[in-house]
Amino acid sequence: MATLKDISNKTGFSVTTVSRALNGYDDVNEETRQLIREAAKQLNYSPNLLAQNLVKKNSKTIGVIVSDLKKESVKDNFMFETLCGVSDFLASSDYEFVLLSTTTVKQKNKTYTQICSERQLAGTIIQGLKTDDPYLKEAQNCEIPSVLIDIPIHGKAIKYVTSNQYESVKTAIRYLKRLNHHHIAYMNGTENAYVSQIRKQGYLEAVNELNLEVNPHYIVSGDFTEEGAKKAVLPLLLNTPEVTAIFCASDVMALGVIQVARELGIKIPEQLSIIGFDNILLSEYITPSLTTIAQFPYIMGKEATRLLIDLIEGKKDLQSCIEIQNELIIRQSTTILQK
Amino acid sequence: MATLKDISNKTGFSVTTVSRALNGYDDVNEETRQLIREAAKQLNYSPNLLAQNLVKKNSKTIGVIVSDLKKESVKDNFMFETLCGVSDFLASSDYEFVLLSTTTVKQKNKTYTQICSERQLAGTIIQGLKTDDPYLKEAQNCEIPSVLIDIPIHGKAIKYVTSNQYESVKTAIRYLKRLNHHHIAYMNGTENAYVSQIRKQGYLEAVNELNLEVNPHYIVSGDFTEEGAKKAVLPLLLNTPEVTAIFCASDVMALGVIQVARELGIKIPEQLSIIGFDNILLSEYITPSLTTIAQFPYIMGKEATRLLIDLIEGKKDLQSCIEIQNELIIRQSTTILQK
DNA sequence: CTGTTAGCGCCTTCAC
DNA sequence: GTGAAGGCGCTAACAG
Repeated sequence: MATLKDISNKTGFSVTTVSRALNGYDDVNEETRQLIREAAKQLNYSPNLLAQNLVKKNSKTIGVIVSDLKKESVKDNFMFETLCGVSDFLASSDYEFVLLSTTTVKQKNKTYTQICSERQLAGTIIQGLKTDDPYLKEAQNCEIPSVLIDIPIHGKAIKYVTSNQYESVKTAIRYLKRLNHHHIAYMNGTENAYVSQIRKQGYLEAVNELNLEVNPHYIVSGDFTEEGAKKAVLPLLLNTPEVTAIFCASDVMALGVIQVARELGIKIPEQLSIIGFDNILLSEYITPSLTTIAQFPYIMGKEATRLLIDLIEGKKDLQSCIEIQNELIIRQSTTILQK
Repeated sequence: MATLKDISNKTGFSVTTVSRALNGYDDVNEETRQLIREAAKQLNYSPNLLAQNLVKKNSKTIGVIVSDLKKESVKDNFMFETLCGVSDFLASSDYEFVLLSTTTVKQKNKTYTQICSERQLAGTIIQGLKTDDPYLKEAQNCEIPSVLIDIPIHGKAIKYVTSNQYESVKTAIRYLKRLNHHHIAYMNGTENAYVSQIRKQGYLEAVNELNLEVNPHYIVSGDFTEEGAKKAVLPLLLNTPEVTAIFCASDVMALGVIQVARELGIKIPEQLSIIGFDNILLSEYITPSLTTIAQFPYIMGKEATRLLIDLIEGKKDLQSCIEIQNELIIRQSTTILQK
């Protein structure tokens, strides 16, 4: 592949001049510039980013760090949609991104700082890490700009994007109360995920505020998986038959709940109302279609990227957090409770 | 971040020795090596990949080039699953990948070769490009190893992975014939996508072979979208009522067909049998559940990566193509035709 | 306006 | 065994 040197040889100008001409410095004769541009085109020249970044020490590459690029995450498109948002936003900039999945054994041996400095990353977007992931602490104490998704941490160069989950859950519970439900269970996701914690708080707060029954048995954990949900909901349905509504911290878990309820002959929504969280594609198509809280991961990805680039470019007075508004979507899995 | 020089300063050995010690050369005193390793750990050293690749001219980075990482591709998880396969396979190697989403706009500015040489890519995996995409021609005449997904081209350093689509479609049509269907329509995807072409051939061949009616009006194009399918199927259903089965080149289009049929009061599967292609997640959950040809993009991604790395590492006698076997999954959207 | 010099962090001869 | 020298492709001073 052609290098500056090749162009230099061809045109007779020095490598330096060629470099400056191509990079638009204005201390270059316009005629010279044209000559050089022409030669560059003929040689199909393209700068070697590695060399460029090596010397400039800043790489126009941002790392998207995700916890688990696994086949299993297919059902829940959250990550993919976020990625699309990132990609779309980046398309109109001169940045590019590398997708780094931290499950790889190799990367477990690497610290966050190492990952960043290896590639001279300009910044990172982090998504799906548990609140106790060591990478987070590192990122927090690190100079490298970073935007977290759904992880509320800020540090020197860290900001985050999330959605109004707390309020959304409260809204959903209020809605259930309106439908005459007074015994509302809550199925939580993985304990050490921030989203689980905040959603649970929303539930507790709402239940308290509305004077609904507070019962520790009403709170179970489905680990954000369909299987986990099935296991967790079975005893719930059997042991606390007064429960007439279940709020699930994810749609995928709601799918599991629906299945078990069906197996037990419980009618949805007549005998049991169910609300999910995420608005995954399936939620609209299953029978009964699922009432849920819609998130907008595409927008979150986009906004995270916008924020990150502002951070990288040193823009001042950036808000330390962006909150995207969720939306309660009412479908068939919830209904008014007949006394 | 720590560099070789830092370690050199700390230990007193020259940069050269440090480099060799860390890279496992055996002309280094074991004691020295230990000392250096120790120092490296203390300084949290990690090699600068940019510098490393710059000098070694090979980058252990493979580029995954996709056509358009768009929000719309969410329904059809093909790309995401492929990506998961790539990522999973790479996890056990020392390669990493960059996801490059090309748009026609971007292509104007950068040629394929440029993209590759900019980052010194060791190889590429290409997916979702149309058969007339200029990048393909370039890739074909290029020395850089590349594996295409569902694009049957081979060149000096190019191989591809696909599935037995042709045979799968024939099988599906034979299945419909078994169910007494004699007027089978075919809804194609985007014309200039290879998968459309080959699937259509399979259809034509099967229809011919089985002595079914060949009618140009039976072949419509839904452009691989739900909306496109709706538009295309309406006249089909209205004008050729003798059609009792439709084979769709994608599940997403089948969704559209089902909707329109429903709106016209056509009962599925009693009056109209429908087969899709892809086995997207939804196909199992909708009502009626969709008979379809399952593809295994995860495996395709994995195999493509395996092949690419073999190519990069110069393994000999590689097959020029890997074919993954699809699977006909029978669900509720097809049934035997009662005379 | 243009060229010379130096160096980014690393690796590979080639001496000693 | 170890170190010095040179260079990967590029850019940033500094001269002229």
